[in-house]
Amino acid sequence: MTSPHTLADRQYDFWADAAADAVEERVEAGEEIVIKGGISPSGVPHFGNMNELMRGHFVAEVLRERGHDVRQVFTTDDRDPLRKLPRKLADLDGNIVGLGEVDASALGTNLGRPYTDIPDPFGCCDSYGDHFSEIIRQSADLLGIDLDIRSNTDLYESGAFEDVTRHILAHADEAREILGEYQDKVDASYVPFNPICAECGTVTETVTSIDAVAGTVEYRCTDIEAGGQTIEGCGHEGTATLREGKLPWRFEWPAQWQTLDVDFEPFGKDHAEGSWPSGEHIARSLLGNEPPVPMVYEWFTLDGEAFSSSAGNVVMVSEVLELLEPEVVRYFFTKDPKRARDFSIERLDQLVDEFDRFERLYFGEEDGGETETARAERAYPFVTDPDAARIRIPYTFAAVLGMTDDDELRATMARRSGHLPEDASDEQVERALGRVEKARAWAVRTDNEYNYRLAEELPEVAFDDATTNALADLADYVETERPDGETLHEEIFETARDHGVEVGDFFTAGYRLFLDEQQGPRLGPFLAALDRTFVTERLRLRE
RNA sequence: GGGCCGAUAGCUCAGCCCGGCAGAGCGUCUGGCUUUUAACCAGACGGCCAUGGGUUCAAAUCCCAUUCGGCCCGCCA
Repeated sequence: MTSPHTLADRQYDFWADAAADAVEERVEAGEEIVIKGGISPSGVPHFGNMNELMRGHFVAEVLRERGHDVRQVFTTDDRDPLRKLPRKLADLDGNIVGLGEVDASALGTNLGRPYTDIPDPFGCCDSYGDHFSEIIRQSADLLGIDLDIRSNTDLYESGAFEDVTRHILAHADEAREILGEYQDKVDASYVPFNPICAECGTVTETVTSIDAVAGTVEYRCTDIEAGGQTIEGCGHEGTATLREGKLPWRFEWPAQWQTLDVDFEPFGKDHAEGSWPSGEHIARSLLGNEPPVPMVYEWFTLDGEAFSSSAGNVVMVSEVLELLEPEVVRYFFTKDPKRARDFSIERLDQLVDEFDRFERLYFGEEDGGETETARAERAYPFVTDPDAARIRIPYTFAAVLGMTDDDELRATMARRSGHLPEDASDEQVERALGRVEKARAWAVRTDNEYNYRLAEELPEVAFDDATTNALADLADYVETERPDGETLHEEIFETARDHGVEVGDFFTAGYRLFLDEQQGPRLGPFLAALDRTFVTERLRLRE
């Protein structure tokens, strides 16, 4: 069999080049290349699911750069039956809501039915499946991925899967034999087709006879096991066409490859030792079709815990993009797919710093090792359009700027701190400050040490006389001298010493006064950037 | 039980294909900038490369075994 693990074993600056090489070996010159991914819209599509899009996306982009015509297809496996109620759902605006906030009982009565046959619990889309497929589409848009999204249900209903389904059923014995090599429980009664009961709508499992020529099966709606519980069948006996049911996953996947002419498909490690080997075998032996170039990716964890739609440990792309610029998110996916990674919300600053360095390496603004420089030079253009004029404010400092909502004040503080050149254009400034809202959202979400605000009102303070007098002197100095940040910073030290106040205590007094915190940004430049009257009034402890 | 993938500095990760001085960033510490403050500069500390064997002049790298973590071996996807 073709090992889906081998791609990253060869040395490339960017893993997508290895995958692209393998795809080029497979395809005829000039033919359109199809790259696919797919997930079941069973619940909240989370950040970890984005592997299924992003990995294929980078391979597609590399192949396009090499002059190929590439289409990225994404199947929403929406004919799969609902097996278990997820603990959390999400509306189209990116809000995650608990199961209790929607009509859970209306969902519970639909266990066993295809996602596209279940009403949307939010009432905004045609079905449960369409709802979550829509969120996948939104996520792709947010990440700048051009996707041709195909509904599995549509592929069945339109007849697109009919030929391959008929072929599989006409060779049911062979299908059974192949699958039996991979699964123990395949017995003589196994039929690789699950009709949808015409009476209760459940995806059933008991087929009593096949007429491949006519394209129908006879079935009896029996109980099915799902999610550790039993979904009762209604006992109905009927006839279903090949458009009124679905193939079991292990056949459905190769059926998608054949029908959609798939050349490359990335998939999670759960498929690597299960459905990939059987799918490859089915494609070659049963369908006479060359399976796509495979690539396994490792799963991400979220702050150290497994992503889980059903358990509700999720973060959606839309949420992540409130915290990070899209290029940073895309950068995250340029890393080696083989390695399990933690997506740490707590330490997003680290990821952004890493991205900023990656970017500087590309522009030759920083010296790095041979390997990392080569990777940056190769991969960066696939992350974002290179713009040598961009200015990046360090993420944690951007979080500091989030203490105020005043854009002018933010820009002033950034200039005084040296993070914005004086001659930066308005557009450069605006783009640089775009990071502030993200970093601020991060500080608030994690409630870390950057989560502080400019104290609009005078905080409750009690200073000794020396400190009070020193603050008053400082106010006079600011009023009469109008110092710049550095000068003021020096004066703070001078003033503290003149009044016999410990320098550290005096700084703490300043942070208490303006931020209601024990510490904060460099005080001189910070105060110099604020409104002068506001500063002097506050230093004089006036309300 | 059988199979697959992973493990490198406190943290995040390169390096492994094709053996040749143990690396980067961040953090920490020290010093400097007239100055403890989420600024800057310089430097230092930090490693049984999961463990044990083997091959080799030489092993993080190749081979074998083991440990730990994840996954697969469902008429689930």
